[in-house]
Amino acid sequence: MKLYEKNAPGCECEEIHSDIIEKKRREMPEESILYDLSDFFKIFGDSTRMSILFAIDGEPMCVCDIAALLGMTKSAVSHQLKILRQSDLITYRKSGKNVFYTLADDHVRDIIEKALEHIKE
Amino acid sequence: MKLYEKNAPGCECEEIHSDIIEKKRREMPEESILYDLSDFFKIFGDSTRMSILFAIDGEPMCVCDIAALLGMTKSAVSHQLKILRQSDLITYRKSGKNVFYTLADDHVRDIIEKALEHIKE
DNA sequence: CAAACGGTTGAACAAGTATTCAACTGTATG
DNA sequence: CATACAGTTGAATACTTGTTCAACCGTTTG
Repeated sequence: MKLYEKNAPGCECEEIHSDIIEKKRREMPEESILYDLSDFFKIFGDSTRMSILFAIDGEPMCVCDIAALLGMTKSAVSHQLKILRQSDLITYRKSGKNVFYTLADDHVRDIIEKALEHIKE
Repeated sequence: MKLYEKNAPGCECEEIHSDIIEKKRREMPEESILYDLSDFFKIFGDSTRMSILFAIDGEPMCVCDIAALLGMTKSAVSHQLKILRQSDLITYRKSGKNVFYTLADDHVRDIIEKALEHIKE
């Protein structure tokens, strides 16, 4: 199904300012970019994942310690770590029985920093 | 319930590296900041809201036109606009029967721009 | 002033998602 | 080599959240 088309299915109302809509239709980004963007932000939109990101910033932490710090089960933490791994936001290093996680790069810090600026207004 | 405390409820495992945990305990931001941050990102974590943000960037649009552009009902769009309004990400101006929405400030653009950089890697 | 229309709202429903639980893998250790 | 422990995983559950539906408000216009 294509987005932005005239008389798109699901819309019950008529265009009021057709000139504006035509202009916007040309300016809108590709549909896939909108999905990629919102999927990316979705990762940060959970307080557990946000806590984990702050926890493993700087010095790496193993799963059990993260769980102890946040007061959660290892299982719950591990599930969220998997999501963060799949998004390439974190990396890990195995050491004996432990797995140490840390941030993948500075990009994550940058984005959270920008968000903090907005919140503190 | 306080986060980060020793032997927090819900955690079934012992601390392994107590020194690291203690250090992190001091460095972690306040609990409320973690919630504010994740709530903020949650707003961007939906493709409908992301589409709306792109649509009303630059030239303001009325609800009906947004609905026509995105192929959605006015109701669905209005519900999402309410969420964006409550987060102070957008502003509106009434004009007769129409309500024109647009971005509140450049902050939104900045954050989306940063995210786009990360995605395009 | 009544009908039409843009927009909002609350409740109901449907879809998505985080946590729990139990079972399992792999590494260390007695 | 058997036990203990760190970590992962899949299914079930509970919670959150986006869309639909119907009713409503306010402005315009015939």
